[in-house]
Amino acid sequence: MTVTTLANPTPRDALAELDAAFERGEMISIFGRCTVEYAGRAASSLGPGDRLVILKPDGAALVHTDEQRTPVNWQPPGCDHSASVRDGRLRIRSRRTNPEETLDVDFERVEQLSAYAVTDRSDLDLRGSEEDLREYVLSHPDLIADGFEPTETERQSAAGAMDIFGHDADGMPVVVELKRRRVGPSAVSQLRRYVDAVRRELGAEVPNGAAARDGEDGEVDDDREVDDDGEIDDEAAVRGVLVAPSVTDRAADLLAAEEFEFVAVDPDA
Amino acid sequence: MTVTTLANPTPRDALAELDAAFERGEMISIFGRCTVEYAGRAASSLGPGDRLVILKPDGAALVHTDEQRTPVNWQPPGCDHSASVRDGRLRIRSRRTNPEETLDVDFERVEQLSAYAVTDRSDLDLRGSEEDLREYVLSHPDLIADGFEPTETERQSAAGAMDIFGHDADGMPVVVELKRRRVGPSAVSQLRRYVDAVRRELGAEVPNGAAARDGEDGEVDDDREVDDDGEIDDEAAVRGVLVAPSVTDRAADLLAAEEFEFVAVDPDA
DNA sequence: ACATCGATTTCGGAC
DNA sequence: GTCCGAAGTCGATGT
Repeated sequence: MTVTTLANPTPRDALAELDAAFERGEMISIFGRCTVEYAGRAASSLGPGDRLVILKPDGAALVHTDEQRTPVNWQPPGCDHSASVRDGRLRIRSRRTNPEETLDVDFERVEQLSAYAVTDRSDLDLRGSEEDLREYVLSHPDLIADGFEPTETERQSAAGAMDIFGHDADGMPVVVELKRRRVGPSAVSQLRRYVDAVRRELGAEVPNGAAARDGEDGEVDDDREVDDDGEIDDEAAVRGVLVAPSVTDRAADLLAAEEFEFVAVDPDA
Repeated sequence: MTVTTLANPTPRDALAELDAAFERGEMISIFGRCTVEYAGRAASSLGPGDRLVILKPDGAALVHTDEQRTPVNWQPPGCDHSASVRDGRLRIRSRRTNPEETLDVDFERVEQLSAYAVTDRSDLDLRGSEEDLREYVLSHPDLIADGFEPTETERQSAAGAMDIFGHDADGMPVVVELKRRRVGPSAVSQLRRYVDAVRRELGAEVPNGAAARDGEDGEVDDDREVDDDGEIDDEAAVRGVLVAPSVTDRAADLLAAEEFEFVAVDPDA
């Protein structure tokens, strides 16, 4: 038997079965009328109602109502589940530390309790991630710019790692940010952060070509480059390219303001 | 009876009960050995294994293994669930449009099928959100700066709405970004985006004080302000303040580079 | 319907 | 362990 089920158990019987199921490392579901209290990174209270509670052997806990994909309350994996009977009611407590968080479910009535012996060796095979997009772009570098030569993925900067870094046909540095779906303002901000960091790196070099070889986390000269004719050239020679299926209007405005480029990619490609 | 349960039902019996439960608008759980195929914004395949499938009357579907808080596969609310028997096996299909997405669960064996009649009128009461933090900061404006006067929340700009906008004791504009937890580089980028937008707005005004009353989406003069002594003043007079419990090292570096300020707030306050 | 942004985000990978 | 960013993110709100 891989499923054990109790219908309308007494709190005491439910407790006994729960403890046995914990011991066997099984997945558990409990349906009944309950209240829920949570305290941790935030805090919440949920009044009485019928919910389906799921306890996983890895320490995850889910409280599901009849609506939404997201549980109304939960606890992530790594928690300790325990059950007790208080005032003649079944209580389930799920607790963890770092951060300290507690979830309490108090059952006014348990309609059903089931324990499942689960065996699952299969891994999910997912296609269409950003990594797939990166492979596609790397195998078609001309999409980014004519003669674009990618030299690094996850290139580090003071602002974090950029998706693709390389140089265009003129040897100009190019920072590429990839998004698997339509992008808004935050993607433009992210690209700007990386481009700024690369510009600061390059701007730290003496204009005549002698490089200032500072450590990566060292203080960076905040001076802006000045052209021979004295004009301010505050956009150092680094291109920023956003690659995504499409952009929102606001993101397009921000891209234009930054003089970044946008390359549309078919999400299915 | 608020719970109907079938143990080891035949595919045909499971189908009959499923259709009846759909009709009654009940929440359903099915435990058994199954494979899962998904196609939509991305695509995935999951080989055979024991999983707990939950179908909600609002159209949400969840496929849970014995690990993780997040379902291995799912469908958001608004989908149409249907069941059928194919090759002597129970199949559940959950489908939606915009975007077009399909989830198929094929059961090699159904160990248990339950239908729950749910009544839940309670709403979750959650404390500790960013909105709570905003109220706290607005009632203690001196936290931001001595004599800070907030004038707007959700003030609009070309880059989006900022959390709090106001002026300091010297009448200098202040943009405040709130985060309920420790922040990384992206929060600094977000703040910068808003500060830049406000600077562009103010930079569009003639320095002598006569305002250029352009439409909000109108073209903005990209010139930078120049001090009386001719020095380049590329950081227009707008302060950026990040309010959070703490910041990462990298975020602190970026804040310093932008000359933004950081105000630590106790998450419990 | 779309855009924007918070979330007890969760999750994985790198350091 | 922390940091960082992706996610089929989800979900709420405003337009």
